[in-house]
Amino acid sequence: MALTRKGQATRDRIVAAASRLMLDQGVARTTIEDIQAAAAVSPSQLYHYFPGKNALVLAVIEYQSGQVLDVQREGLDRLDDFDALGNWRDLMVGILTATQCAGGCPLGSLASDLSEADPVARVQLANAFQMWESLIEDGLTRMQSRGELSPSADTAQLAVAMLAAVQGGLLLSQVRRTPDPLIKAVDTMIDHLRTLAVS
Amino acid sequence: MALTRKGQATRDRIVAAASRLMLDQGVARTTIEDIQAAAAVSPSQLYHYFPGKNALVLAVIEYQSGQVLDVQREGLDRLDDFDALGNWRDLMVGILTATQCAGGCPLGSLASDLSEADPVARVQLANAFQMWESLIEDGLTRMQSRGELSPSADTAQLAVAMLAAVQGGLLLSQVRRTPDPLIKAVDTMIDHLRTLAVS
DNA sequence: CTGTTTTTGGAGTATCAACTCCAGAATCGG
DNA sequence: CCGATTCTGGAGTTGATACTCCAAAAACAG
Repeated sequence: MALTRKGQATRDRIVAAASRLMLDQGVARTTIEDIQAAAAVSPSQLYHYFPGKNALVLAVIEYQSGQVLDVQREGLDRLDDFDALGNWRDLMVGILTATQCAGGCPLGSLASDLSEADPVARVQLANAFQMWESLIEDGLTRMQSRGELSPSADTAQLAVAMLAAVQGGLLLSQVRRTPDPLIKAVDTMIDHLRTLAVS
Repeated sequence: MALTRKGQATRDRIVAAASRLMLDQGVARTTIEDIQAAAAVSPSQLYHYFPGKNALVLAVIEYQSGQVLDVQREGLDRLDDFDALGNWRDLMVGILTATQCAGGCPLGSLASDLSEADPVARVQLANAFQMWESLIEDGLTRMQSRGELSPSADTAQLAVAMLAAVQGGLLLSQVRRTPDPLIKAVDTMIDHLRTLAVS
């Protein structure tokens, strides 16, 4: 018996609360007490499920990676033409405006926060970004094999550049509190892909 | 008498030490005591120059903005053709590799760290990014008026997209510990500009 | 049911971090 | 030089924070 149903629910509640708090205050500013209050658990509960704050941080990364990748799969799984690309853009812009541009990208924020402070977290985040990048690259490759993109287009490079545009755009949007930078960054990348379209 | 020469030197030492520490540990993880040790000052000295940690953070933003913008001006002031653009790229890649891809962009890191935690800091960082963006846009406009770029190119949008590519590229490079993402992101934007060149 | 394991409540501790205070040393303007 | 101001050293205070402990309640397997 590893975790009873109730135990699993409590653990989930802790991770979800921690994720929300760490996303909009930063990891270091989020105290165990904050999390206890938000998840409505006692200290002993929290330490029953996690040996310490560090382990909780890793669980949060896993949770946020899942959330982000689920949304991205939704937008990228069937990507095979420019229309679908536009829908993916709209999906991200919609999420951003829904939150008034606060918080930025969950993975990007965690990455910036933890890359230097926690090497294990850094690697785990690198893996999540790698999966995200693969989703983009796979979509571009599908477009390419469908004849939407030139066979000479370097889909691997374009995927990295697109992911960078998204991350940079989200960061600037977070700082400026307007979706404008994300829109312009992604649209510019889409413009570039259009120059690589088979005419 | 506002600050004696010695006083100015001490203040500078504090800001420089705080900047270094906050860049590679994050603001919240950097304690006043860390800064005292790194700058070799006593608590009373630190609080003589700054009312509290918050004020010190603002001074750090100002300092890092100056550092970054100085470097960017060096690379962008005389930007007027594709060669100069390549040199700018090399300049940034050189700085990144010199630090083994650790730390990321000082402004980007601070922005991600402070955007939600400190509204005043957020605005100050937004201003710094605005200046950076203007440097890029001015360069692109110069290229345009020299006939290197098509008159129909939207230099304002391209400048935002380029800045986003740099920020996103630096973030990914920081997470992956290789300059590859920055290189690919910026090179892709330069490729795009070439498609807008007057042929 | 029943013995075993998991889950929970809540009080308690040790450490750390931000900040204060004040007296003495160095520096400055004239 | 000298009076006024700025600068410095270091001990001390207050509150927060991560984490511990243990006994009781709940859930589970057979």
